[in-house]
Amino acid sequence: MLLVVDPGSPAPLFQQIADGVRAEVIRGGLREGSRLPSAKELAESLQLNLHTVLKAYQTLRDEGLLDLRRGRGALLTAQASVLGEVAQEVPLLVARAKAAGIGPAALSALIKEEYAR
Amino acid sequence: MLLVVDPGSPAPLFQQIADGVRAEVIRGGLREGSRLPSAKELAESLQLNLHTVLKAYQTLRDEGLLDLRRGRGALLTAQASVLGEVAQEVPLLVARAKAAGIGPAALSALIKEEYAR
DNA sequence: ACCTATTTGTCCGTATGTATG
DNA sequence: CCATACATACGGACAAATAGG
Repeated sequence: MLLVVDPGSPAPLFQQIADGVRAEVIRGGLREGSRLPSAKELAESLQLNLHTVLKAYQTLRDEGLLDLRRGRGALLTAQASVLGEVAQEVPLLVARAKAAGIGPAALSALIKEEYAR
Repeated sequence: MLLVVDPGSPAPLFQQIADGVRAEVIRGGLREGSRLPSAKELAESLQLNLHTVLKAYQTLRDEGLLDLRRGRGALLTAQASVLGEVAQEVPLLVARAKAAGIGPAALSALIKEEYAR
């Protein structure tokens, strides 16, 4: 799996990892049941601390994309499989919003409201 | 605020803290805008590590109950205010479920399914 | 049934960064 | 400018669950 982090980026390292995994899921490189490298392995290959990778994994777990189990590792969930499908609809919506002069914050607010109701 | 943790309990310390705050919210002792003690303060008074308290606070933030801001502290959100109201409806539902022979796992599954759809 | 290695979970400690007041 | 307080990252240690021999 292609995963790189930029220590100079303003984005937190753990978030860069989570973003990378999410992107890979959307790209189709990771499906339900796919297994991520162990946190220790990934930490070593990225030259990061174990905890930083664990936090990234736990973030993805909180999003419902990862199933973490001691001794077993990190497996992508069924929800991860459909993330890609949902993601395909995003560009069209964003394009329309932009064309209508709706900014990212406003669109996010709309989405947030829709979730709330 | 009354908050105690039991190091001998199987429940993680950070979760005990989060549970305690949630209980205090439901009890009515904490409302929207209420300010929790700083993580450092609480950690010292409970004789725990700063990170343990921070993790508890971040858990509550993820639940939408807490608003964490650097330099400002931890403030209860509007959502915290309504948690108490929702919580009042729980005992009745649980009582009915128990009377009907429905176990906790089954009821949780029903709730989970309802959220999913 | 037992043991061992693996892997995540939690907790502690320390340091530094960054936004707030 | 300074103190406060959360955010991130690193490090180490031990526990608990899992898998495999």
